[in-house]
Amino acid sequence: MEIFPSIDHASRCTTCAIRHRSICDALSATEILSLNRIARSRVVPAGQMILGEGQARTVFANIVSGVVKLTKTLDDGRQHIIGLLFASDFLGRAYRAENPYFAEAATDVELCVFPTAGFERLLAEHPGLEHRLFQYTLTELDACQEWMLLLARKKAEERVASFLLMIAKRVPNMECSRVERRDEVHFVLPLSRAEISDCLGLTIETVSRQITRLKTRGVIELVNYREILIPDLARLQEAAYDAPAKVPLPKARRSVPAED
Amino acid sequence: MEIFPSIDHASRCTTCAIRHRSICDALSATEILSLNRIARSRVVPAGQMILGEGQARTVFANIVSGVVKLTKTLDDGRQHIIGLLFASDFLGRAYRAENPYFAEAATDVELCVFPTAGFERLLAEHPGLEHRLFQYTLTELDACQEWMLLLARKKAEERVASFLLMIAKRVPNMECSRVERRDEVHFVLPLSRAEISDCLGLTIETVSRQITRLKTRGVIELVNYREILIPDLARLQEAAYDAPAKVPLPKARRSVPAED
DNA sequence: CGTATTCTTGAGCCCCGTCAAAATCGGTGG
DNA sequence: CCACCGATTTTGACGGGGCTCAAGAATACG
Repeated sequence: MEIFPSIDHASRCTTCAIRHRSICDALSATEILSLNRIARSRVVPAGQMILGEGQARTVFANIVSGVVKLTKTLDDGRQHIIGLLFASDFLGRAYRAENPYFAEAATDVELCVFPTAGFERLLAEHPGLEHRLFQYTLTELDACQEWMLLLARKKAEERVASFLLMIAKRVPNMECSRVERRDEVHFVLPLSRAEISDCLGLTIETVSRQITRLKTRGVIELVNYREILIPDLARLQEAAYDAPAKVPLPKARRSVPAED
Repeated sequence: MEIFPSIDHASRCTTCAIRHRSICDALSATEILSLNRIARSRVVPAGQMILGEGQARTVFANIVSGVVKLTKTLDDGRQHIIGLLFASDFLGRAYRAENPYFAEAATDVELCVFPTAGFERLLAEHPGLEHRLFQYTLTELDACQEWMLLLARKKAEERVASFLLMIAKRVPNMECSRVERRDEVHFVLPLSRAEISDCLGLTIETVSRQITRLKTRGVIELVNYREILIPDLARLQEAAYDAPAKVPLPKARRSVPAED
């Protein structure tokens, strides 16, 4: 694992694109300086492994740009993407002897890498940093539990719509997309169909069919395989069955078949 | 929400059954005393709601005994149990304005309850407590991500076996079960079939059929609907597809790159 | 322009969901 | 102790959503 020498301690953080969205946000000027001193920039090409499942932790990192996928695999090859990391997200499981997942660059990725020992020392010395990481972990847990509901109970079309919605919300922060009109979103998918199916617990073919279905119904438009235009976010949200949970329902515990 | 007056500050924690497994474990004698001062015991009968989804947080608590289920629900009634809490587990999402889930007693439950404001003050004053809670949250996240793989990729029988395995590992800490011989486990299910199906993303009928199947194959024995005997944990583990790599089957579609 | 990869589309099937009914359990009262 | 009743669980029959297998189109790449 090659580490590039850091070049400019003084300015790197001040010009950092994710400075105020990452875990660094909560740090004071002096804390930032400490962190900066051990940080190294690193660029990882799409498809390359960053961390191996079960291997000893080698590194922590902020995602500066690009998308990282975290996967878990069953022995027979069945696998699942348990999480996606976007710009400003944090990679690495503090306080664990080994990684519980496999981390791989889904697109070309820029990382701000912190060596294990140094980062954990900082964590111990600066309570503010640990607190921020705790906050971030809670957000991760929220997202994970939300996704469980999708995997357990949503239909294929709802899953695909939910996925596109999630991407639409997170990717526009990057340069490859922009909001062009209110409620109209345009972005480039960071994942292949195979990877999407591994996010959703479906097969490639089902994902493809559901995307076609959404296209046919006019909920989305495909510029090309990877590029998607969403004319009306509300309609996609509807297809995702993402409506906010209302008041506790009347004891209807068994699934009620969806109407319309 | 009725709060019982605390009776014996001095002795409660020293006689607490979960004293050394809960988040209290990491606390010093003086910290324990502070926590103890605001703690209240509370007993919740099976089926009663403890925390409402989306409602303002009212309370944090240690589970002293019993099982608590955490559920999320879609508007049309589809629901999922995103987590189970057993003795020594912690209930409540610190730093969040509202609860992201419903918490309900699955069995009769004994809680050690901490009022919101008091607990958060302690959290701020005693870094050790926050650190411990962070550790606990990381464990929760691990479990959640593991469960996602189950929901996304395991077959019905594997799911049910995995569930029984999980219960077998956690429930024996309670008085309602005991290890009788090496690899033989006997326990009482804390959940109904309906609740199990909501854990696994299946239907009641499928859960029932798979349990029957496991029984027919001799992997488990049913004393009655709720009471289960596992003659050989290894066989159940096998059925759960929880085992370490045997024969990596024909290169799956997207294989894990890079084994070093 | 040719080849490899990715994506789409089609046909058939199977696992699991749905609907329905029977069996078992737990509790209650005679 | 037993009869009865509601709730839970099991079992059966059947259908459909999504998986599998297999081409065929579109795209990327040299």
